[in-house]
Amino acid sequence: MPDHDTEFHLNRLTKRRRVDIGVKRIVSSSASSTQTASAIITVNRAAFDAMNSRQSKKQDVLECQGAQLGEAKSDVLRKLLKRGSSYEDNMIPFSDATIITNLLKSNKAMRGTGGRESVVPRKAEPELLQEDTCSNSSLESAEECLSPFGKISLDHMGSERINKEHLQAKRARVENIIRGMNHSPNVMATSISSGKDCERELEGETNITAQSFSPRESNRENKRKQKLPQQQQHSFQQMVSTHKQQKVEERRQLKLQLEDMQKQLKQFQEKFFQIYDSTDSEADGGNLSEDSIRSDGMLGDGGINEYLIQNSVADRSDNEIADLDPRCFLDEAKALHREQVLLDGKMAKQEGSLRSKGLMSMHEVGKRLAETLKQELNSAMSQVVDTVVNVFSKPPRPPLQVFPSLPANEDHFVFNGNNPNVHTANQRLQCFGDAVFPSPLDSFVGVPLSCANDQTEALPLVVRKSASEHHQSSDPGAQNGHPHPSLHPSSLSGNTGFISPSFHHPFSLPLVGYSFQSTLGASSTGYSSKDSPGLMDLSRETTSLRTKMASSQHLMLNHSCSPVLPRSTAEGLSLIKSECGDLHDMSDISSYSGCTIQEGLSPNHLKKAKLMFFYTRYPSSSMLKMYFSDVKFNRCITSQLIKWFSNFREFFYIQMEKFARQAINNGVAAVDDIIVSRDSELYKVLNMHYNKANDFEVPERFLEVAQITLREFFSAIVASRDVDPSWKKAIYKVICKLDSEVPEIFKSANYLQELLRE
DNA sequence: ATCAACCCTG
DNA sequence: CAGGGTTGAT
Repeated sequence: MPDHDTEFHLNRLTKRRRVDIGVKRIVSSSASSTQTASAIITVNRAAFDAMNSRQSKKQDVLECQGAQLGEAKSDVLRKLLKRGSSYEDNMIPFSDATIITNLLKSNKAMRGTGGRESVVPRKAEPELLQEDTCSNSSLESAEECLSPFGKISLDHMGSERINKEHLQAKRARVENIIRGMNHSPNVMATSISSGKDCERELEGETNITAQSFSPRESNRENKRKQKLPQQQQHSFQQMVSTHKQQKVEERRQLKLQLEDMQKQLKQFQEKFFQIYDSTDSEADGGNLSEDSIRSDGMLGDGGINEYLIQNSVADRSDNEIADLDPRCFLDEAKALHREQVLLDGKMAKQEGSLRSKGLMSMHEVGKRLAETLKQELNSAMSQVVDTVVNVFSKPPRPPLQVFPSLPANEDHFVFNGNNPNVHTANQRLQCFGDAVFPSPLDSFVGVPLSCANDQTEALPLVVRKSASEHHQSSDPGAQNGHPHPSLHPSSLSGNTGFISPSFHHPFSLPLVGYSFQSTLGASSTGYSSKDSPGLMDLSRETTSLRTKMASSQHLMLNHSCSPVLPRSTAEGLSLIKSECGDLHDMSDISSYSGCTIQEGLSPNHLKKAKLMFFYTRYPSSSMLKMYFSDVKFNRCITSQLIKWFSNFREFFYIQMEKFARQAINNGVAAVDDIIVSRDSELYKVLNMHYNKANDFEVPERFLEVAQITLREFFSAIVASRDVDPSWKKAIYKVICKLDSEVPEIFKSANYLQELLRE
């Protein structure tokens, strides 16, 4: 509504023509603000629900206010007004003021209390009186109401302007009236207490509007009331500053409200746990029934309560866990787990007792409580773990110092088995999340991961090129912190499962890959905490991650095949590919889902692509799909294949340029002297690259293409066209037209098997 | 903004 | 061969 005011006054003179358009917009905005108000009150109400029943009266007050704000304003009051439709349409932008005005008038009429004129601001303009006359005479439309002005033959614009001014003045007056009513002892009593008042108010609908204003709102209105009657004399800046003040005040009030709610929630939680302790110890269950009463009330609005509980847990975790010493985190986690187990036991007990008493509704309540508790504990757990992760990612403290008393196995709990409830990051990485943990990898349980060195070497998921260049003293925490949340495989599977000794297994897999990779590729992990503040942003560079995961998968497979560690990443990868490439065709390995290479593209596919390059240098993606029909295509696969061919071309053209220059250096003068045959060195190089095993007869056409390309390069270099940085592009343009049909046999899924059998 | 291609690097 | 950066086309 302040927005409305501002906008209204800002645009009053300049936007007249858009009134019709603006109507809906303003209506919607006011509706949304009403929704916000009622939402706040609903939350507030839920908070009170969560408290004991003694506070139900407050709740009623709030409920009344919520209802008043949400519905009474818009619906009930409108019904009271009995306006004609055209009038309503005109009034919609100013519905609040207008409705209130009209309501107050009718209210006054019903009460028979006069003296409104005394409340009207002294600056009331003649229009006000005019308007009052109109309204009181129950005229059906604004047009009719304004007809007295129309007698002065106003055009449409003029009438609109008057209408606005008129409404403005009316609004100001109404707010003064409201203020006056708020100052009356009756309203004060209403605002500070009791359900009775509220009920009484509900009986008399006409009272609702005035009293539906909370003290906060009345404060706001008080501030405004003095300005609005004179607003036409105020400058725009005053308007803005007033608006800001209102906002600030509003914010402050909301903050206070929120704090209050948080306090209440904490109280509620304490009571909640107390209740469970007492129910556990008490045999007669008298307390239990009381609990159930509370619980019924509490769970009456289950969704909101759950939300609140989760929030409260988050708050508690933020406040408390942040202050804990890191070495306490594990204890905290254990305690939480014990708590949960205990509570589960209690739930079971309670269920039994409930059954014995035939209180099935309480049984259901218990179930819901159990669910809520589980949620709460899970979230608390995640908070603990997140904090642990954060702690580790900040100070360069060796893990073994953090948990000096713990055996290495338990470090795994911290680093690996941490959080069964981390979903957010996981969901973002669903693309390869389930591809990360293939089943047949039990052999990795025993790999030397558990030692601190490996953990220190573990790389974050996004291994940047610069990592090897920085050579900073590696921060052990940073790497440890990163992969965890994203790589958790089976989150939420169980409430107690995350303590089991096997939990570290799935988590360790990606770590293995990255630690290997870092060992192989870069001597230094080189990740400063600045590079990786807190929890990483895992959402980006998913393609890179996928590829990294693929690489680590290779490494892991290699590791499972043989314990020999390659000396470099490239060597390792190629070795693994040659050794274990066939594994990719096995069903269990190819169960990778998502976008990894393994999902569809095997080394054999690469081989096939290379052979296809003999026929086509620029395959279209549709062609690729046709010829790799055994691959489930997605964006990643397609781009991967395209990248393959791009790399093929790259090599091809590099060789061409090299041999062309070589020919020039060798004194070849004429283009016609350049001939590519199967004896040519160029051919051998190309064949070695694309047909390494020499198990495919290079088509003659490829020789022609190579020769043409070589000649193109030759003549270009001879003509010194290579001074142009993009001189190769012309050549590419020629070569791309030389693609020929790929034999149908390449479309066969197991073409290579057939080929190699021959 | 997105994609493909190129270019360069490792 | 993959990744990153750049460029040009859409």
